[in-house]
Amino acid sequence: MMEERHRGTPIRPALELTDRQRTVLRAVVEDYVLTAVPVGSKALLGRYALGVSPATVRSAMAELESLGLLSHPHTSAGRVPSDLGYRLYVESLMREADLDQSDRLMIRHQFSQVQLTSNDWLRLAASILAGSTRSAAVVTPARSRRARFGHVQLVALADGTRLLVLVLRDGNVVQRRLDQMAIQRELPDAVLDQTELDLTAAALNAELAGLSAPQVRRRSDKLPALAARISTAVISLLEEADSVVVEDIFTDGIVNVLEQPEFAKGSKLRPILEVLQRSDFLEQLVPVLTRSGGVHVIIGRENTNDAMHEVSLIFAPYGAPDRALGLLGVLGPTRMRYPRAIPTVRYLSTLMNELINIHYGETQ
Amino acid sequence: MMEERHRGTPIRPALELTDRQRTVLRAVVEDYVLTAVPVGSKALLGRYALGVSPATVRSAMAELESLGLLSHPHTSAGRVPSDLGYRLYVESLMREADLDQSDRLMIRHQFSQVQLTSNDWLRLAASILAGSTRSAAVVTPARSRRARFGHVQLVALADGTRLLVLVLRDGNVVQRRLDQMAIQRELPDAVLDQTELDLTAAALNAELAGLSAPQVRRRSDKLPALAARISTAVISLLEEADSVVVEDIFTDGIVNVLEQPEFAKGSKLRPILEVLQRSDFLEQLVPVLTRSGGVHVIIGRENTNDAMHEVSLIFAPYGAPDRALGLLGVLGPTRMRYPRAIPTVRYLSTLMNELINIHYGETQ
DNA sequence: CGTTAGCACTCTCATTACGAGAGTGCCAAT
DNA sequence: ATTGGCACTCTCGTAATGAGAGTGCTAACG
Repeated sequence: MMEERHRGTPIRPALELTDRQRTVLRAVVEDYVLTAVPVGSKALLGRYALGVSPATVRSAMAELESLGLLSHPHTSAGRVPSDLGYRLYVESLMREADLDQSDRLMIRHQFSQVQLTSNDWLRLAASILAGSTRSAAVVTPARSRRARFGHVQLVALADGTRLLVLVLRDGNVVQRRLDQMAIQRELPDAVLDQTELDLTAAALNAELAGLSAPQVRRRSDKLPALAARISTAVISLLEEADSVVVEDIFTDGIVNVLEQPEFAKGSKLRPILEVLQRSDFLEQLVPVLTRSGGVHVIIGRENTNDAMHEVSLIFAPYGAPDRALGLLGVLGPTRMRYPRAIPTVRYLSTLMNELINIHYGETQ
Repeated sequence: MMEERHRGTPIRPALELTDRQRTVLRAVVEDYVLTAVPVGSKALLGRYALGVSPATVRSAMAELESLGLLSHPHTSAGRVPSDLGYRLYVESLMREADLDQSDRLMIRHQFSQVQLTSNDWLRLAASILAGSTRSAAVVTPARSRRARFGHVQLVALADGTRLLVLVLRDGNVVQRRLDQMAIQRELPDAVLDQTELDLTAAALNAELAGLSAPQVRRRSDKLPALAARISTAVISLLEEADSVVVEDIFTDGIVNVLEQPEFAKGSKLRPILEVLQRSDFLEQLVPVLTRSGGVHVIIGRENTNDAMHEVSLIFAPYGAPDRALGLLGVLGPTRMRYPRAIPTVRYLSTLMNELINIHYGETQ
């Protein structure tokens, strides 16, 4: 069961390790994660009293290395876990516990503390993730894969402009000012007072409920002239919502990554920072959105993105597959505290789930 | 005139420099900005044919150093401009030109290119600033110093929830779902259908136009029960808008700073990154919002914030003082290309001004 | 047969030494 | 006032050196 929980790329060879090999691998990973120093046989025994001699550990290490689970920075330096070693560790060696009750309470408390808008939730989630895991955190807003028309309202403002408020079916609200001059030009007869606006909104609501951008486009010729004109704005808003797969991402704790010795010199950090700002790297995670969910771990070179060959991602979706879905998770060096990060990400994803359900109600 | 344009902290002593000193200082600044290497007398002559001998340059440099305009990293290394040296350069030595016509066109083109929402403008502005100056760019949304009630609309959505849409007088739109359960609890008689919502909205609009959060709070007891209840949501939205002085900031090009040799090792970058994410550093610029405007330059230790003692800020406000105001600018090492950055920031601020006026109209 | 002790070997890393290079400051000459 | 000359200083890169840590292998051991 625990072995099945964290699958990323399915590169898991059917490795049969002896108990000793497993123990040594676990010790090496945990020691290296802690110290960031390649770990040698003697140093290992100093910290882990395994009840065997250094020579025995050495031979176990040599075996693990030939299996591709450990590697040598150079001859005669300690061992370092390979990506595969980390994967094995994550999948079957790690002693993973759920988050402490106290941690959970503290996190929940922070969310309850403030009267928050949904953007603030995301910011807070990122901040908590970053702080709790000492890694960089990324949170994307919950969005439908495909934006659908929910409900529209046209409002004549006091200052004379006209506002289109579109509530998407996933509950997000977007709005845009109408370009009155253009409308007047194209439809000289249009009145655009609140009465006509209400009529137009009613027509749009009756015709477009539940439709996606292309569907609205097809339907729009059947609408009355003004409604048809305004539907172009609706289409543009829907398309915008579609295009924004992972646009507004909230990051926090980049500094934490900077602190890690492997990224101490800026040039190492550079590509990551670049990728993090452009957010392309989340694309490889989009399949997660469609699948069942749960925590996903991507380690080092398992990343499709070249810039991320030295970092691990731990991500989970939140929301509901048929409704709005978002992504949250952390990014850090492959030498990451997986047993801490994974439960944290998992807990935050269930928490955000709850929040979203309370906030948006259970409606479909 | 040009001397008057960029004032930050008014630390300008009445320095009378000879022509030669001015020429040498300018050459040192420009060479150092270009090469990042402390510049010596001989090296300077190699690049700037000043028509004098190295010894003469040396004595001029020694004079400039005793005036506090240059400094020595150590005995027998080249000279480096001090913060004061940069300031003098910026205020009276720099040959500043407006941005090239071609640059201006290119920037304008990018803005006209896309159908943009206002957030996208900010993102684009940050990206252009960062790219054009090779520094980190920061852009904040235009906000009123004090949020004022403009116009409210209450909408009953198809899914049964009730939405409060508040248009601020500065033209920004915010919205929030109403907590129906709480309302029903407090006001069991309330009906909350669209008719009643419209009435309530009308009452609110009549009573609250132009008011700030505390004013609304004082006025709310005079409102009908439901309107009064809903005015608490209005207050909370207004207060939120007030509190968010510089919350949603858009940054871009942090990577550019990373590339500068002075920040090559991450530890140098760390405090800056930290400060940049928390955006406190903009607070020292808030006075700019009240004053007349124009480009402001803050160099090195002129920064109130300790973390920024090695960086310069070049910022300008945009918008109109009586309406929404935003900040935009760049952040880089004190060794910055001021003659490039300043016109770029200036141009972008006027451009954003235009955009905001077109977008929000000329209404008050 | 698995485990262990011993040992020769390798590779890194910090320290030290040293010379080249660049730059300064000063002084005397122009 | 400017300049050429010169002694002096400081950094930086390179090379040499030795300590330390770790490995792999082999032979002995229970």
